[in-house]
Amino acid sequence: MKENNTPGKSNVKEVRQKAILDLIASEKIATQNDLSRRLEESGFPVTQATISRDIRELRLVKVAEAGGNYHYAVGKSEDKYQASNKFHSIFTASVVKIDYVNNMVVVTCYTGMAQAVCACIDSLEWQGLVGTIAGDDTILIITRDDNTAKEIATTLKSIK
Amino acid sequence: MKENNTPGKSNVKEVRQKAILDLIASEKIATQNDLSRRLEESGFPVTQATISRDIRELRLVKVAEAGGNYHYAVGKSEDKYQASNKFHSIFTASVVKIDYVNNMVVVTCYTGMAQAVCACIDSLEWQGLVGTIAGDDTILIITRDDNTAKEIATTLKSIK
DNA sequence: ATAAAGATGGTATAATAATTCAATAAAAGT
DNA sequence: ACTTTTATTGAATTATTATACCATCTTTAT
Repeated sequence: MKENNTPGKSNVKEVRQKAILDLIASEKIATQNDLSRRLEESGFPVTQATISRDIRELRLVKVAEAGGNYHYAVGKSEDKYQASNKFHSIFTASVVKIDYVNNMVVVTCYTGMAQAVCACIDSLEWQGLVGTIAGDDTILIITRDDNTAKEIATTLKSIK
Repeated sequence: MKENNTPGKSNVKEVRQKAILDLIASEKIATQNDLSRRLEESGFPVTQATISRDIRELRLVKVAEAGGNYHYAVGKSEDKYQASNKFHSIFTASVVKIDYVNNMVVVTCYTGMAQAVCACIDSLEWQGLVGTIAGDDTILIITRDDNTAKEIATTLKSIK
C-alpha cells in the first residue's frame, strides 16, 4: 500500500491534475497533445498516455462546440462535487460502519448524521445506484446488481 | 437548402438521433461501434462516421466511470425545456438523480424538495403512472409496466 | 425539366485517445 | 535490511474517433 498522505511529499500527480483543471478552465484545449504541450510549459512534462489516465480519473469530457471544434471540460457530476467539497470531512466524521448484502449497502452513522451523509453520497451520482433512503442513523443504498453493491461498499470503506 | 420541415416526411437523421439519446439513457454505450451495433438492431444501419457526426451535433460526451470503463452521456448544457415555466425551474433546481428499475422510477431530490417535485410530477397526469410516494428527498413512481417506467425516466432525464 | 445548391451519409484514412507492457520508485510488511 | 506490494509513468501499440472526399438525393430556382 502506498497511501501517499505524507504532508511533506510533493505528490506530483495530484498537483498536475490540479494544473489540468486550471488549464481547461482558462483556455480551450482541443486534444490531449495540446494539453501535453501546455502542461510542459507549466512545468509538467508528461506524455499523452498519462494525460489520458488523468482525464479518466478527473472524469473530464470532450465536448463539441458550434463550428465543429472540440474542447475538454469537467463533467456534470464533477461540478456538484466541487460545489459541496465537504464530502470527505462529513463522511469521515459521521460514518460508523459500512456493510453490504446482495444489492444493498447499509451505512451506519452517528445518530442524526445519516441525512447529511446520504446527501453527500447522492452528490456523487454513482452509476449503478438505483436509490438511497436515510433514517436517523442508517442509510440504505439500493444498487442495480450485487457486484455494484460490493464496489460501492469497498469504495466507501476506502474513504472512511 | 433542404430544411426538411415537410410534415409527412420521415426525417431519418432526427429520428436516429432521438434513438441515440434513448439508447445512451437506457444502457451504457462505451464506443461508437457499440452504438452502431445497437442502432442497427433498432433499425438504423449507420456507420461509425455518421455516429461521430451525430455525437458532435447532440453534444454528447464520453465519460469515465469507476472501474475504468467509459460511456456516452448528454453534456451539461443540453437543457431542452423552456426556463420560464414553474415545473422546469422547480424540477431542475431540486432534482439530483433519476433512475429506474422494473416498473419503478426513483427520483432523488435535494433534502426537503421531494414533496414539491412530486406535486409537479403528479400535475402532469401521466398515463401509465399508477402512483407516487415522496419522502424528504426521494420520490418513488410506480408505473403500470416496465416500459412506461423507462419512458418516464427518459423524459424526466431530458428535462433535467 | 434541368440546373444549382444544400444535406446526408459511406469509404477510406488521418488524427486522436486508450491500453499493454515494462521499468522504476516509494511504502509496507517481515 | 530485504522482500513484497502498490503506484506511477513512458514507449509502443492498439483501439477509437474525426474528417476529407466523393456519391447520391432533395429542394429550390430558372
